[in-house]
Amino acid sequence: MTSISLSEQEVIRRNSLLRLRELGIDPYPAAEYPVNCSVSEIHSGFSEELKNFNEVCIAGRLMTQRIMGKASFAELQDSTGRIQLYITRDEICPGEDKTFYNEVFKKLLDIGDIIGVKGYVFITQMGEITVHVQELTLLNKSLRPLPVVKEKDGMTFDAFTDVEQRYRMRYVDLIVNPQNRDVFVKRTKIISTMREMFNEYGFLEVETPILQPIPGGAAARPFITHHNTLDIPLYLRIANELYLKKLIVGGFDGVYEFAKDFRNEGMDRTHNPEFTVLEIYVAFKDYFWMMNFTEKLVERVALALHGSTRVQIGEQEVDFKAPYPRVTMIEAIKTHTGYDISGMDENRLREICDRLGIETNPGMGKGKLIDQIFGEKCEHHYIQPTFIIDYPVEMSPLTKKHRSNPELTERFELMVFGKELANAYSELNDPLDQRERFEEQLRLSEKGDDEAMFIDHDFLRALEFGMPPTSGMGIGIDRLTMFMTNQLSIQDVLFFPQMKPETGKSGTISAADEFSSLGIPEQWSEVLGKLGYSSLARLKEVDKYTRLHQELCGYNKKNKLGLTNPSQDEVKAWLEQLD
RNA sequence: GACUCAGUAGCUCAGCUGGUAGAGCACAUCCCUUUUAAGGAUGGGGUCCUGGGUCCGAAUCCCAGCUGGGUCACCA
Repeated sequence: MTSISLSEQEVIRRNSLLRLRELGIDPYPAAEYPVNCSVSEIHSGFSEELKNFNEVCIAGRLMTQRIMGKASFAELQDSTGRIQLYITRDEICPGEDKTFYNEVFKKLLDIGDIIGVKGYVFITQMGEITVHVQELTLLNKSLRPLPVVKEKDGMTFDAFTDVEQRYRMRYVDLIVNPQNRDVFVKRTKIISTMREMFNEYGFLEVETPILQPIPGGAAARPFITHHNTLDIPLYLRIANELYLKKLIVGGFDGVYEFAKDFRNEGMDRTHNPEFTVLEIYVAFKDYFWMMNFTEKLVERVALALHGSTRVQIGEQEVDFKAPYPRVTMIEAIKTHTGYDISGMDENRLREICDRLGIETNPGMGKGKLIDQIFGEKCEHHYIQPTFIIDYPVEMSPLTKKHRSNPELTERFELMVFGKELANAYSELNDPLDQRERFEEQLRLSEKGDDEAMFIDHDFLRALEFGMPPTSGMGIGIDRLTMFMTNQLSIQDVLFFPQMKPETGKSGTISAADEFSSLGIPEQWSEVLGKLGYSSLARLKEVDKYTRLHQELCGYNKKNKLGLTNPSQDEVKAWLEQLD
């Protein structure tokens, strides 16, 4: 049964598994295990005087074993924490037969196995709260060795830190790096706090299509797929904005959705191809109302997570206490560049960009140029939460024009730590204006702007039926989580960040797979890999099958694999198949 | 996409002015038997990411590739 591609430790664990079965112990029992409390409940509730917790039943992963003679210590980790176990031979083996302690517990159990124990809680001479085990049940045999991380006085030893492995095997990361679990618990808390507030306001949580015939609502490259029955292309949504507004047209006063969006663009520390956005639309409100709402929301999230509005992000302390300053985009640019760009045309703006040393290209319109100046010269200054308001009309095709200046729109972005956290508008509900804006987008895209939006005719039709004045807002949940948990990489707030697929450890594995697909038995395919035949081509270079036969048998003998040697004819047949 | 750093035992890492592959933890065997990151002794375990080159000889030097990190660009 043993495969030579397994490490020594894996082989030992598989052998332990067989031995457990021999002893009549099911390593993967089906029955429910009746846990009656958690590790953290014991830690917080145990009192030596009360002698409570005298019949606990807990389950979790075995994380350390300190084996001595008749008595041993171990640590068990459940979802709430770790606790020490005290195990004595005669207590878990009351009769004559001490096999369960001497062999099963001491030898056949390993770090990483999932066990359940029953017993009572006491405090050891060293002062540690410990479960005195009276009964131990194996619930799952672990076949791969876990990295062993140790800790003492806040110092961590041999931590499992390789980021690639942590992301690819998040399960291992979560087991051995409990501090990383906390980020994900907080992420869920952020979402539930927001949902709680939306529901208090009476807004309706909804779901809208992820597969869309037109990827609208934002400007980004979509993922494309195909529906076989309808025989049409479908896109994974890049936003859900237009669908939510259609629901406002339909008569709902407030709708929101925590949505996964997908964008087929570059990946870096702050971008993952799929990401989560909260979008909310509220009828009869404007962007001023939405600013008040947003700052209350963000403040509430900070309080729910930290009990304080002050949050450490990198080197900075950010205070999420509402209200936040409101700065128009034109003011912001004036403050940080000295230029007042109000009323400037495209050429003047391009001139300013040149003077500021900002690169431009001819495809950039007025809006894009202003956006560029803001992004280069202003954005990074806004560490504390700040609303930047009144964006130029060219860069906001779904936003209502400003009530007192037709060059601008009623739009705000919430900047935190020099980055955009939220984006909101007084929604454009004039169907004719909306149609013109879409057509302007079309012209931009013809001019070479590949970010310009697609036109959604059904959305225009909906607006023609009439949408009440509405304000909408979107928050990047991944980014919010990064801020609230002080993580600098989006990969650290996603359980399973997108990675290039693993291609096997090396050519050997795939070569072995190729060999075995040709009918060479799996074990011998692996031996061939070990012998350096890393591809079919290499194997084809073998001129004498007798020599290959000898190599194989020699390897088997030398490494004590215990395989049955193939006959010379078999080896000859393998090679003949290659031709 | 460009530049840059890294890839060695299950994990963390050393070795890198080329000369037989190392440590700690983990694992195995034995001793000890109420310990606390680690009790003691002994031992097993490696395609040094892959492929090519230089060389008598490459983990080490050179080239190409793969994967990951960082910076920038693109992108909200």
